[in-house]
Amino acid sequence: MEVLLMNMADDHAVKQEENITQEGCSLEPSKTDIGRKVHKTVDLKSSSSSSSHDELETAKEENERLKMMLEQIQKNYKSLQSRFFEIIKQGSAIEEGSEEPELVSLSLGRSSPTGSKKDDKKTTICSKTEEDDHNKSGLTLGLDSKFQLSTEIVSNPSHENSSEEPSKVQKRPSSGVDHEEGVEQKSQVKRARVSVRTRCDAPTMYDGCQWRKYGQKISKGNPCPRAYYRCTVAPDCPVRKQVQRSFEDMSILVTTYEGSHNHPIPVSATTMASTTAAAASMLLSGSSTSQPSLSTEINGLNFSSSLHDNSRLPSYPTITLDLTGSPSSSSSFNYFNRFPTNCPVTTRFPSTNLNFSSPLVSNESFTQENYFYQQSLTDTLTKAITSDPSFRSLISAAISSLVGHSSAKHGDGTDQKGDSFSQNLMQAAINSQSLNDSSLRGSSYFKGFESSSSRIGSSNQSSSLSFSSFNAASTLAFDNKQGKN
DNA sequence: CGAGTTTGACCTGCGC
DNA sequence: GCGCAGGTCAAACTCG
Repeated sequence: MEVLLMNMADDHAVKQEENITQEGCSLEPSKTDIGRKVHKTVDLKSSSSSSSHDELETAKEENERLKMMLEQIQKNYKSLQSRFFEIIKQGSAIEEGSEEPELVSLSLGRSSPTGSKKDDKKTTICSKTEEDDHNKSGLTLGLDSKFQLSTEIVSNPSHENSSEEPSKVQKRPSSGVDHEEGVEQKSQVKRARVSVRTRCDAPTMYDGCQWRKYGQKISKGNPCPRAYYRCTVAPDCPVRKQVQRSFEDMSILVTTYEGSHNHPIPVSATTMASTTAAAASMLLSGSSTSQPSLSTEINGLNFSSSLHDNSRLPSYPTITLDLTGSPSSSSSFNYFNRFPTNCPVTTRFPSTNLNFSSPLVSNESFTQENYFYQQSLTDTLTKAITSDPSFRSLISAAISSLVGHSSAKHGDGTDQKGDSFSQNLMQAAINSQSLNDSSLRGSSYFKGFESSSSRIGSSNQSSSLSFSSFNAASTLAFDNKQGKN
């Protein structure tokens, strides 16, 4: 949140003085800039032999002016901050009156305690304190809520013994004595998978985590072997992934994630984890509402799900994130990836297909039409965010990575529009969050943003508008171990 | 020598 | 109950 407020303060400063906007999204842009100029003055003083008295006077005046601007910015920042907390307070007050039925929880990288419905409130409080710890360590992107996310449940320490190995849960079903209530629902939730389709020539997609291959199978209907990987970052990490090339298009790699990391995850893996977790939450919320199918098109953002009645396949809910680009927009820029494709999505069970392709947004020069398109998109997204909690979760995860990118882009002054877009989206998320979520969740939510953006913000990535940063990760050097294959 | 990969055997769930 | 297919195990193997 602080990042956002600083951005807003920064925008305000732009109107006052253009000189001060060089640092963009950095936490203390104006101060940094001023500090640099103060330094400049000191240098001028020390090298008095080469600098004239007039220059010294000019620099002093400039310093005075900058100091005043800094004060003004701090003033604006504080006023905006107080306004924000006021809004959050109002939102929580509204929520106390009417309890939100569907709340999205996204706790990544670390586990958070989950309990029965009775303990929901306690759980939320606990996760707040844990969230603080997580944020201190800078390893967690947290989106809090009561909605039980699959990955969160799997990573729950209290359930660790029983759900550590999803496959073993399947192999040795509970005797029915313990946790009988809700076991069925939980098992389905635990088995929720997120399948990611990417166009990749490498054996596996780089996602920031360390994986160990433990098996390989040739599945029916696809000559390409399916490889099974375990996360090796922590010895008892329950996360597994399956990697298989698409039979229709060998260049497409289908990576299916299952479970959630019960350990701090690398920064480069945070975005993938958040994206898959958010997608899983969307899937699960969709399935929980017994919706047979979902199809949403939001100005080119296609969010669709469908039920595939393949009785032969295991009944695991799977959400598919098609990061290869949709058939209808094969030449378009993809939010998640820049690789086009024409491949259909193969799914299992109740599967959800998220296509983040946009036919209009490109990483080319930004036209005014595109700007208006983004404004329109923002409006539509705002409506979608406020009306659909699961979609809100998904967007939240996406924005968190987007903010990280845009903050990095400010350094060279490029992609200002993309940043404004992200701010608009963020603002939409804020509005919906402040209205629908408690202040508790809102705070941890934005702490997640803060930690995420502050960490990613230091990097300098491409100038394109990306909905996720893990595509940047995929372009980085390939995982050493996987590269050996 | 330790970590990771390969690969055949085994287990489990599901449909017939 | 049988067969099929997905998923996992673990010994053997490879590599740095």
